[in-house]
Amino acid sequence: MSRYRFERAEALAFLQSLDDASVDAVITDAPYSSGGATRGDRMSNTTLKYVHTGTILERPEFAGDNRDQRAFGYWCALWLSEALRVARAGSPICVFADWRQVPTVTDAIQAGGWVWRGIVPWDKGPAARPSMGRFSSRCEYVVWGTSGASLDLESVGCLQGLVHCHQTTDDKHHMVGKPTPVMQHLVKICPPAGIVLDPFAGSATTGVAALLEGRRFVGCELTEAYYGIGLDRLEACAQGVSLEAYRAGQRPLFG
Amino acid sequence: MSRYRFERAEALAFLQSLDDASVDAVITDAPYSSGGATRGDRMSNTTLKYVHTGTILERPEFAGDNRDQRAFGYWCALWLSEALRVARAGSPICVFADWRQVPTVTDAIQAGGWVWRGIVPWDKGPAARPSMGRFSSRCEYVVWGTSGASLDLESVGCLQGLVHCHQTTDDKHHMVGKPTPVMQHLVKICPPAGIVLDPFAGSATTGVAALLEGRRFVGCELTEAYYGIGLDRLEACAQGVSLEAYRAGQRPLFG
DNA sequence: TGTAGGTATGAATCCGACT
DNA sequence: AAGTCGGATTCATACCTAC
Repeated sequence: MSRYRFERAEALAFLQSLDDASVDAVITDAPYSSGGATRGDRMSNTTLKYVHTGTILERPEFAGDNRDQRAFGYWCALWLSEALRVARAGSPICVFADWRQVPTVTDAIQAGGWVWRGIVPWDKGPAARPSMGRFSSRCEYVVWGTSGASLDLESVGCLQGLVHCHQTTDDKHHMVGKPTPVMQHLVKICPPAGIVLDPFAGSATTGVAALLEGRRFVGCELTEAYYGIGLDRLEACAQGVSLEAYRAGQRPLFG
Repeated sequence: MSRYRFERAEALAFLQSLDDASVDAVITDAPYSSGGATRGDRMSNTTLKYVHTGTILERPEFAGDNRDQRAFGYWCALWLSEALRVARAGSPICVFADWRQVPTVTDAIQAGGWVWRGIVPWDKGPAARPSMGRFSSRCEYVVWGTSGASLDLESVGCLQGLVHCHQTTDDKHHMVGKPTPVMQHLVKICPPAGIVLDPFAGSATTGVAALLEGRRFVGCELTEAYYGIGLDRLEACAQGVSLEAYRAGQRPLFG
């Protein structure tokens, strides 16, 4: 039996298709809808917004990154509340946010019925986005909580509330993808052999991390290109081979 | 002329006594009113609230740490709005918060008329308060912003948006005091030779850091015991001697 | 002065017992 | 019942003591 299940689907619809209390942790990186101050900025070509000037990395656009602040909060509360139903009582949840979205996400997570338990900064290192006369934005944040007040996490040790890891292009399969070591750290909050859910899986880094740490994975991704990359990465990981080796194996050797 | 001014006063009253546009930065650590889910926990003896059970740390209590969430936000907006008047246009502001108060402080800073510009985590190191099955609370947070939209910070270089510093016993003069190196880093956001304001000065670590970094200082503290400690530290720093040496000099050698 | 080993500590949180 | 109280728990590091 496969240790993962990955589908091409819209997040809310996918969540609705899952049974009550059928997963042990939710770990995800929902589209931030951050960046531009004006609606025009947010609606503009999303592909270019995230790439460093001068280096055009060809990555597919991704959907759902153009909501305003209020709509973003409302939409988060919607899927978070559906995720609560799907999660076993006592399950932990981790949601990424940049500094601008932290208050909205902490509100939304609570509006969705989860108990907010803290913030885990992800430190991207000193190189990240220096700018004159201000504090650099070198951190992103993981807002975390649990389903219900009582913790069911005795099986899990004490985890550090800060992750250091700078992003290498090597490990970057999605435009705003998170490094695998960061996800491996977060995944440890899920009880061993438990099921990790990621309804915004992208290139499935959460899933790869879950498999590497001995957890199982359930997730979905809407954008076709990312879904394809994610599927390859998951299968390569499940077979214990590199992505390149796996893909080479998929191609007919003698065309 | 003295490079600092430190008074025993209540914060809001002190702020009201200051002239418009008379300081160049606001850097402060207001009482969090956090820690404790119930009103009783928050209202309980502050001396015991923050220390390990069974060990009594001999430090004076401090005032104003018992507001509920809503009152805390309202009160912050009040003094923040008064601080905005006192700050020159373009001045930066830094306010400490623990994870629980971050959203309230980001709201309050904006309600007070400031432009919110980011979050700077202070990492206390891996030793901080572990507990089973959770991410440790090893960070506190500095919410920062500016007076008005246009930054007037060209005189200041690029500052790191994360501070690592473990609290040492030597450098801890207040029950919840911040390490001097942390404050030295923050104080650099103030233009050189500018005036740093701290209306919740406690043992005046902000002031000491300001002097060490070549800035001037204006502040107040309500609790008498901390006011006394702060005054000694500032004067010792201004004279370029250690706190112990300064205090020894104050005592008559032959009683 | 240096190293090794024991102890104390932390802006905490949980849970059962009690009012 | 909902709210409150108090004891027990967690571990990496700093600090202290002994050699």
